[in-house]
Order: sequence, then structure tokens, then C-alpha cells
Amino acid sequence: MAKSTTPGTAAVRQRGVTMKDVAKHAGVSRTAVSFVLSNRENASISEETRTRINDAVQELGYRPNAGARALASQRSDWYGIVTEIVTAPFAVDIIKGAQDQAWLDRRFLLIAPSDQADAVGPNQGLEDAAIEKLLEQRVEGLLYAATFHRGVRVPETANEVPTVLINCFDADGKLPSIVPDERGGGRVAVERLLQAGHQRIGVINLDPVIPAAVGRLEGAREALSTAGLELDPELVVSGYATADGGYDAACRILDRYPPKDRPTALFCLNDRMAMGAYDAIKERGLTIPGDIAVIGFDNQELIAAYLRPKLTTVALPFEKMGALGVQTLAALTAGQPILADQQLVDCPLLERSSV
Amino acid sequence: MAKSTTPGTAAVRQRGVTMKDVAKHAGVSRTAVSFVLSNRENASISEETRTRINDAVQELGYRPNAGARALASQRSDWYGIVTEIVTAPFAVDIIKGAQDQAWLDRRFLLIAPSDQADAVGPNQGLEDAAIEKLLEQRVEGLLYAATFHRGVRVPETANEVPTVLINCFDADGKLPSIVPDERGGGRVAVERLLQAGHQRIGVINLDPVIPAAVGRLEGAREALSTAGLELDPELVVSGYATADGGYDAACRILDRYPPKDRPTALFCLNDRMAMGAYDAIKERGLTIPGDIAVIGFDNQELIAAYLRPKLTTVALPFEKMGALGVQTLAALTAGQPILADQQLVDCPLLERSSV
DNA sequence: CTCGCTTGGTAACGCGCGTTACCAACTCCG
DNA sequence: CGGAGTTGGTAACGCGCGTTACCAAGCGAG
Repeated sequence: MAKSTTPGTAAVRQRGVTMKDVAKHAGVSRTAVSFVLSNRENASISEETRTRINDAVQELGYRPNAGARALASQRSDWYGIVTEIVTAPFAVDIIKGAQDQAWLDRRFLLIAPSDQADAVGPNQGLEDAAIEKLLEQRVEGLLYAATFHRGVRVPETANEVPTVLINCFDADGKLPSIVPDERGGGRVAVERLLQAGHQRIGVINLDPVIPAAVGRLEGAREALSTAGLELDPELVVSGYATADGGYDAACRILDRYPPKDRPTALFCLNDRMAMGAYDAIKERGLTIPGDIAVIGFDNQELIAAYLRPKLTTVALPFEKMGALGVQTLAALTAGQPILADQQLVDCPLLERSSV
Repeated sequence: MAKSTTPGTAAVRQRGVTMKDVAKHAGVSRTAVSFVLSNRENASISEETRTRINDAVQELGYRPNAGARALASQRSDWYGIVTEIVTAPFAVDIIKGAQDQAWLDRRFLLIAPSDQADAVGPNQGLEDAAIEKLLEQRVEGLLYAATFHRGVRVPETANEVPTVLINCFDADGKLPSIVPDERGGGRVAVERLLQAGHQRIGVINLDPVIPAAVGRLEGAREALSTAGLELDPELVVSGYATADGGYDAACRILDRYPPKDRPTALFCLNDRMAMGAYDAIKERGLTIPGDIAVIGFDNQELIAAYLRPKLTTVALPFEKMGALGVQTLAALTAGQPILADQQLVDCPLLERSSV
């Protein structure tokens, strides 16, 4: 094999500089090298040899072998995250948040796919296999993240290592979890509408059984009751969680009343439905927010930030949940007690131009 | 520490079953265990002891230690991907495609963040650090992926290992890359419009210097000239690559002509601009696709699939590029020659309802 | 019987590193 | 001057596994 270093071909060999090479180059023992590289407190290495070793590291371009280190030290500095987000990237910011936090903690995040989404799908095995693979890598903790807030059942194997659920909770109630504060989000949304002077507020609801719908609606009810109002059941309509569903629901609610009785604001329980509601409103010659204010939920950037007018909405704190997941895991692996079995994370209001 | 196996706490210990344990349990040597587990051809292990060993593996719940294996065998089965996609997840399907393919090849994908996006950003160091970390894990190959098609400069260190660029190309022209066939995409889009009978086609252009704009426009020109038509420069307007930009551009193009001279179709060079164009069209009381057909580019699901009517668009083959990246890497690490320095991947037309 | 060959294994080394035990040479103090 | 403590290191083991020697028993052929 030629010595050429043609980039991008297998001819480029790993340099393979080991601690032994460094030691020889610096004229010391391998142990000494290990000591200075790991910055041991009670090392007792003279300043002079210390710099000599560091120089050798530089000159040879030594790079520690993480695998060997993990083997010897019995800790890998890895967390694993298994998630269907890889497959359905709606909540990809969870990964981002986790990744960033892990990076800060000088840890690596091993990302493995799952497909729990379709319950007992065709390749249910994938998830178990993924966890198995992660454990083979000797991850020190496991994150389990879902694309939408719901109860899940985590495979048994996950119990071998500290595990934290993100954007979902353990149906068996044994594992700690981190979920959005849907109720608080619903409350803040309706408070915003009330503050803008709206009293008659229509709600475009999701499938009423999912945790998101339950929580957000409850929050809405709370906000209204604090203002001395009640949620008129007639003003709550459900639909498919799509733009079409939102369009249909908005049409129903808008056409049901004469203009003066019409709600002056719509709280759409997700942004996709808000997108459909926009069409229904514009189609009727009404303006946003002039005639009807709209507030969404989820803060799907691609929708909320590009609708015209831009959609005021409540954000799902994906990134924060991811980061908190890693922090919680760090606490667990360090043997610290967890703060709470289920941590709620705020859903902040994002003001744009539709209210 | 109590023996309780409270899940999710540090009390749960790694089981730590090693090959030695398996060997003892099966009454054989560790070597024998290693042989059957790695399915050696010329093993010469009797069928009987083979099953005895397998049983022991089952009973003890033995799980190989990937790190130790990597250390001994001098191969990690890992690829690294460094990408700003973690930060700006527009092209997250690249990761998905790569991950799936890697999974098929029984390899792991180590995902590390980058922020090349902002040229010489505040933490330019992040990228180098990320690559460094990946090399410490002894990845066998490197993928480098961008959120949008452009030239990049990859840090030197990446040369120590086979490297493939995805959705970007090496500004120095040394590394193999995989990019979308923008020109083919532009052609197929305009062909679709021509086929629907449109002759007067407006183009809403991106920033004219980026590769995507150049390629797509060239493709459009090709399609027209094949049909004996020419691209009227007056019908090409540029704008910011946002919904607002698309709205403005569409307004300009629509208001410039009397109805009979107006283009009957708009080719928007990305979906966000198409989203804005929708508004401009509807605002003028025109229907899609009745009065004006619209075709987009990128296939951003959240936009294209939820616009009303659903947007016909050309898809960027993110997933395929990711998969192809891993395949190319596999070929490189196996010492096979690469197929081509720059591989183009088809951008397929996605028919929906706006043409 | 003996030589050579197959079958069914095992002992032992090394991968790169963390860590513990130990050791020689210098102080310092009485 | 002798012993205790400090400074500046080193030898050697083990982490879990792949792999290469090597070896004993059985067996057929000459």
C-alpha cells in the first residue's frame, strides 16, 4: 500500500500512537504519562517531566483511546437515548437539548432508533434490539423519548441501568419522567386571550383522551374560572389533529353563530389545526387578529413562524426537557436522589402576531 | 446499599457477566466461548459443547462488552457523523437515513454537533472538538452533513479516517460527496407544469448564488428549452427564502401583468416561499390550481402536506443521501474504490394537489 | 506398532489504559 | 548519625475479549 495520504480512502491509517509511545518519547514510564494525562491530585510528578510529557503528547499527536479507557476505568461516559424521534422527527429538539447538555457534561449520547409509536408494530423487536445494543456499549444511563406526550411501557432490559423518560411517562409508574406542563400551557394561552379582551373563546380540541388535550383544556378552564368565566361546552369542537381537521372544526364553530355571537378568539390545541383555522377565517373575509384572534400550541417553527400573520402559540419545551433528562440521569448515576418522580416543564407563551 | 432493584436508581448494578463466567458455567475454557460466540469457521467445537455454551449464555444473560471487543479486535464498528443538523434540524432525515443504513450494517452511528453553519461563529471550536472526540472513540469513518447544499471546508483532522460529505461538497475538492441533483429536480418540476399545459411559468427564485438556486433554475431552463420554450427573465423574481419573501415576490409577479398575460403557474424554489405565494394568490381571489398552479421544492412535510390545497413539490432526498453516505463509507473502509467523486441523488416529484 | 492426520479443545499473549503497590533518593529533625 | 517523612517516580496487575500457538486423544494406513 502506497504511503500517499490520499484523503477519503482506506489508505489513510489510524496513527495509532499509544501512551507507551508517548512515554518512550518523553523518557518516562507509561504510568507517569497516565498520571499527568488524568491530572491526578496526589501525582507527585515534577513540573519539568510534566511539561516534557505534555510536549511529547503534542509532538506525537497522541489521542487517548476512549474504548480502552472505558474498559480500564469501568465507566464509559456514555448515555443512550432510544427514541422514535429518529423515525418521526417532530420532537427532534429533545435530542438537541440532550445532546447539548451531554456535551457540556463531557459525555456522549448514543442515539438508537425505536418504533414504539406504532404500538406492536411489525418490527417491535427493533426497540429491544436497540436497548440491547446500547447496553452492550455499556451506557451508564438510558433516556427514553417519545414524539408526543403519552404513557409508554419500557422494555424490561432498561431496568439494568438508570432510566429517565422524556415527553412520556411510565405506564407502570416506576420510572422517573419529564413531561411538559400541558395544563400550565393551556392556562397561559387563555390568559393571553383574556388579557387581550376576549371573552368568548372557541376551542379547537384534539382527540380528547390524549394527555395533551386533557391538560391543555383543563388549563383553559382554570384560566377562565379565575376570570370568573366558564368554558362553554358548545364552543369546544374536536377534530383530527391536522390542518384539514382544524379547518373543518373552525368552519363548524364560525358558521354556527351570527356574527355578533361568534367567538372573537380561537384557541387551537395545536399549530397544524391553527393552520387550517387560518384558512377558514380568511375564507370568510375575516382578518387575524382583527376580527378573530388565534392562538396555537406546539410552536412548530415551520408553521407558526411562517404563517401570515405569524402565529402566537405556546411552545413545547422539547430542548429543555432533553437537557433536564440528561441532568436527571447524571444525578441518578451519581447516586443522588431524584427531585421528583415526574418533573413538569413550563410551556412558555411565544408572542407573535395573531392575537 | 440495599439489594433492592428499585428501577431508575443507581442501586441497579450492571450485571457484569463476562465470558469467563460463561466458560465456568459451561465447564469449558474462555477460548471455546469466544469461538462459538464469534462463529468461527474452523472452530472445531463439538455440537454438544456448542449448545452447552449457548445455554450458559442464555442462563447467565451474558452480554458482550462492545468496548473490550473493539479494543481486542481493533475495529469499532462505529461511524461518526458530525453535522449542524443537530443544531438546525431542517435536514434531520439525513441522520435518519444514515442511522437506518448503519443499523442494517450492524454498525453504530455516533452523532456529534457542529456549527459550521455560522462560518466562523463564536464556538468554531465545537466542530474540531467534535471530530476530535469522535476519533477518540476510534470511529472507522466520518460523515459530514450540512443542512443545505453548499461548499464546506472540513477540518484537517478528518483526514485521518475515510470521510464522506453529505448534502455539501468539499470546497477543496478532495473529499467524496453526495448531493441532491438540483438540476434534475428543477427539470422535473417544470416538466410537470408543462405537462399540465402551462406555458407561461413564473419562477420565484432564491438567493441566486447558492448551488440550489443555480441548479434548479438551470433545470427549469432545460425543461423549457426541450419544449421549445425559453425562460423569460422577466418572469424570474428573487426574494428572501421565507414565506414573506415568497409572498412579496408572488405579489410582484402577479400584479405586473393584466390577467390574460399573467403566468398560469408558479415554480417556487422552496416550499416556504410557496407558502407565501399561496397567500398572495388567495388574497387576489384566485384559486389553486384552477387559476394558478403552484409547485414547490424541498418537500418540507409540515408545510407541503398541510397547505390547502396540499402542495405538489420536489423532494430533497435527505434520507437516501444519508443511507448512501453510509454505504459509500462502508465501501471506502473496506478498501473498495468509490463510485464517483460526487454522487448525485434524484429529487423525485411528489404529486399532491396544487398543479 | 508407529507415523501422520483429524477432532476438540486449552494456555497465553496482547489490545490501550487505570490503578495499586512498591521503591530509591532526598530532605529534615532530634 | 539514624530514622521518619517527602518527592519523584516505576513495575505489575487487571479490565473483557480476539487470536495464535500448542496439545492430547482418537483413528486409520502402512
